[in-house]
Amino acid sequence: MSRHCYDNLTSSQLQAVRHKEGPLLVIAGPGSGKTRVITYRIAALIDSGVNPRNICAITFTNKAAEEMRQRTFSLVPNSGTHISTFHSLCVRILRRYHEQAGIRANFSIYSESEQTTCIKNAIKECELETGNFPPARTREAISTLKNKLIDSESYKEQAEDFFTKALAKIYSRYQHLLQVNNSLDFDDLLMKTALLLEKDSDIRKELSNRFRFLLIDEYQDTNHAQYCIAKNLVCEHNNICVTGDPDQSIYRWRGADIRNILAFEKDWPDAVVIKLEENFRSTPNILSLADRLIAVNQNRKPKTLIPTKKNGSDVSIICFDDHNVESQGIAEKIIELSKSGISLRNIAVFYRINSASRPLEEAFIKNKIPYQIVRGVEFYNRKEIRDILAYLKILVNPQDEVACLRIINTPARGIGKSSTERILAYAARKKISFFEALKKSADVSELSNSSKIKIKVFVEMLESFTAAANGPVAPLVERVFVDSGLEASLKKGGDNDAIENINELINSAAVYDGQSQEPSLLDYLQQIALFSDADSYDTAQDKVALMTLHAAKGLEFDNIFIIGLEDGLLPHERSSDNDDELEEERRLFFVGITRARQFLQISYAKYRIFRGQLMRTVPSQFLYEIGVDFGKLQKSETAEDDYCDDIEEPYRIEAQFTSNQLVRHKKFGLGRVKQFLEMGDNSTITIRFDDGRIKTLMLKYANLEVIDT
DNA sequence: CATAGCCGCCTTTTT
DNA sequence: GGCGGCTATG
Repeated sequence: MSRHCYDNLTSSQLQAVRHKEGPLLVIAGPGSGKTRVITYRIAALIDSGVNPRNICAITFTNKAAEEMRQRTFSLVPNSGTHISTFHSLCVRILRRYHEQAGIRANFSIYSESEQTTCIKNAIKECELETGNFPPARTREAISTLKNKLIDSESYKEQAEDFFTKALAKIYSRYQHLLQVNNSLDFDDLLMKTALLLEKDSDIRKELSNRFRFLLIDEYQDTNHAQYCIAKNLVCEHNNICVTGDPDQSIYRWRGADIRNILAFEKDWPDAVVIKLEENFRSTPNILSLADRLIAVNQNRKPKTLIPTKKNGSDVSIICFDDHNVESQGIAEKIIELSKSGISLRNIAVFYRINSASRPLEEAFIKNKIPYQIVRGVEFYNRKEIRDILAYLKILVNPQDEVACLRIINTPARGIGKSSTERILAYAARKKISFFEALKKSADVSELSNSSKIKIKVFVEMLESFTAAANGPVAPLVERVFVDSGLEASLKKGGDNDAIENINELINSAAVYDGQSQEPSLLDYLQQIALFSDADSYDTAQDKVALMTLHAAKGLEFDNIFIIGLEDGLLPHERSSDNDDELEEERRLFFVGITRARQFLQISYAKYRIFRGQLMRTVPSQFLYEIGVDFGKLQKSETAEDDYCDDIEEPYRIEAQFTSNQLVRHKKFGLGRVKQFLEMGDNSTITIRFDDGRIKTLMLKYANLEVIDT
C-alpha cells in the first residue's frame, strides 16, 4: 500500500493511520503518539491517492501546525494540504466568503486589549457603570456566549433579570461597535464561520467537498462553535478523524466542551473508536504518579497508562524555604544536570501563573543559565508594537477607530483630547467614520486653524503610506516607523529596548515576505493577530524552557521541574469553589507530569510572594493525592534540619460518618451527609448543603465540624 | 496641549 | 506590585 515505512508504529496506531473512510475517534493518553497518528494518516491518505488539497488538519496552536507541516512534508509531498488552527482556517473562510458572512474582507482582528477598549465604550454608551460591569469580566461573559453561538439578538430574548438584560444591551452595543470598526474579535472568527456554514448550504457543501478529509488534534479542547464548524465541514462525507484525551482537557474556561469528545460516538454513530493506552514517553515511576493523581477525578472514564519504558530515577518532591530558595535550588540542579552531559534544551520548568517566572529568571541570570520564556510578557502586547501595528491597521482598514485613536497623537503631534473629541462628535453627527471625519476636518468649525493644519499633515502622512502599501510588508513597516516619527520619539526617550522590539517586528515581517507567495499587509496583519508568543518558542536553541502548564500542552522534555505546588496556586484559588474546576486543575497538573520523559522534580515553597507580600503557604492537596509522605519528604540542601517540621498536616477526622448526619463546612455552611466512602486516607464524603449544592469532598481537607443532633 | 506623578483597581490559564 | 486613568502643573 505504501512507499513509507510504518514499521515504527504499533498495530493500534497503524489501524488508525490506515483507516479509510468515515468517522474515526482516537482516544489516546499522553505520550501515546496521537499527533503522530494524524501526521502519518495524512501521509497514508496521500499515498492512497487522495489529493493533498482535499485534506484539512486542525491543530491547537500555530506552533503545532508548523511542526505538523514540516513532519508531513518529510513523509510525503503535500502541497495544498491545509494545516492550521481553527482560527486561521476561519480567517481564510471569512475572507473568501465575506459577502455571504455580511462582513468586509479587510476586517481587523481585535486582540484582548482592543476588545476590552471596545467593551468599555459599549458600557459607557449604554449608560452603565464600569463599576457594576468590570470590562474584563464583561468581555469574558460575552466571549462565553459567542463560544456557545448565542448571538446578541437571541441573548436579548432570553434575558430576564436586570443583570442579564444589561449584559444583553452591552453585548449588542459591542457587536455594533465592532461592525462599525469593521472588526472581528477572536470569538467572532469562530462564531461567524459557524453561523455562515449553518445557514448557507452552498458554501457548506463547497467546503465539505474541498476538504474531503478533516483531521482534528486535541479534540477534547474544542468549544461548541468549533464543534459546529467541524460538523458542517464534514456534512458531505463524514470523513472526520479526531484525536484527544479527556484527561487532558484544560481549556474549559475558554469554552472548551469536554462533551464534544465524550459524545463523539453519539454524533457519529458509525464511528470507529481506537484507544491508544500505551505510553512511549515516560518512565513507569512518572506514569504511576500521574495515574494516582488523575484517578482522584470523579468525572472521568477510568483508563490506565501502560508504560513501555524501563524504570528510571524516582520522582523527587522537594520542599523549599521560599520562592527564591526554590529558584536557586532548581538553578543548581540544572547546572548539575548540565554537567552530567544533558543539554539545556532538554530541560523545562512549568508553573501555574506567568508571574511565577520572575524569581526563576533572576536565579537563572545569576547562575548564567541560558533560558527562554515561552510566552512571558507578550511581544505583541508591548506598547511600541501595538502602536506601530495600529498605523498598519489603519492603512488596511480605515474604519478601525480604535487603531486610529491610538495613534492620532502617538507620538505627540499636538492633536489633543479636545480636538479628537470635536472630530468624534462631528463623525457621529455626519454618520461617517472617524477617519472620514479627519479627512474633512477643514469643515469642522469647532476646530482651531492650527489643529486643522496638524490634522491635515497627519492625514496626508497616512495617505502617503497607503499609496505605498502594496507588496512586501517589511519595507513598509520600516517606512512607517521612521516617517510616523515613532522612531525619533523612541530615540529621544532613549528607549532602546523598544527600538529593538520594532526591529524584531520588521525582521519577522521580512520572514513573512520571504515565505509568502503574494505578501500583503492585510494578510500579514490577520496572521499575526492569531500569533501568540508560544509560537515563537525556538526548540533549536540550547536554552532551558520556562512556561505555564497550559503552554506545556503537546510538548515533552527529558527533564522537567514543576514548581509552586501550593494551595491557591495549584489548584488556583479561583478554581476552589467548584468541583469541576478543581478537576480541571488536577488535569492541568496531570498534563504537566506527563510531559516528562525521564526526570521529574515537583516542588513547593513554604513562603511565597503573593500580591506583593510574603505569605505562608499550605502544600497543595495534589501532593497528598499522589501519596507524598511528608515525614520522609526530601528537603532542599539549603534547608535547616528542622526544615519541614511545621508542615501543616491536613485536618483529620477519626469519626465515621453516617448518612444524613448534620455537619458544618467552613465555606459551604450546614449540610447533611449523603454518602461516606471509607478509603482510609483517601476517604471522600458527599454532602448536600442547605443551599441545595451537592459536593463531594476529600474528607481530610473538608475540615468538617460534626453537629450533634 | 504635554507631562509627571499619584491614586485606585485588578491580579489564571490563551486562540 | 503593576498598570491605566485622572489630575495638577508647566
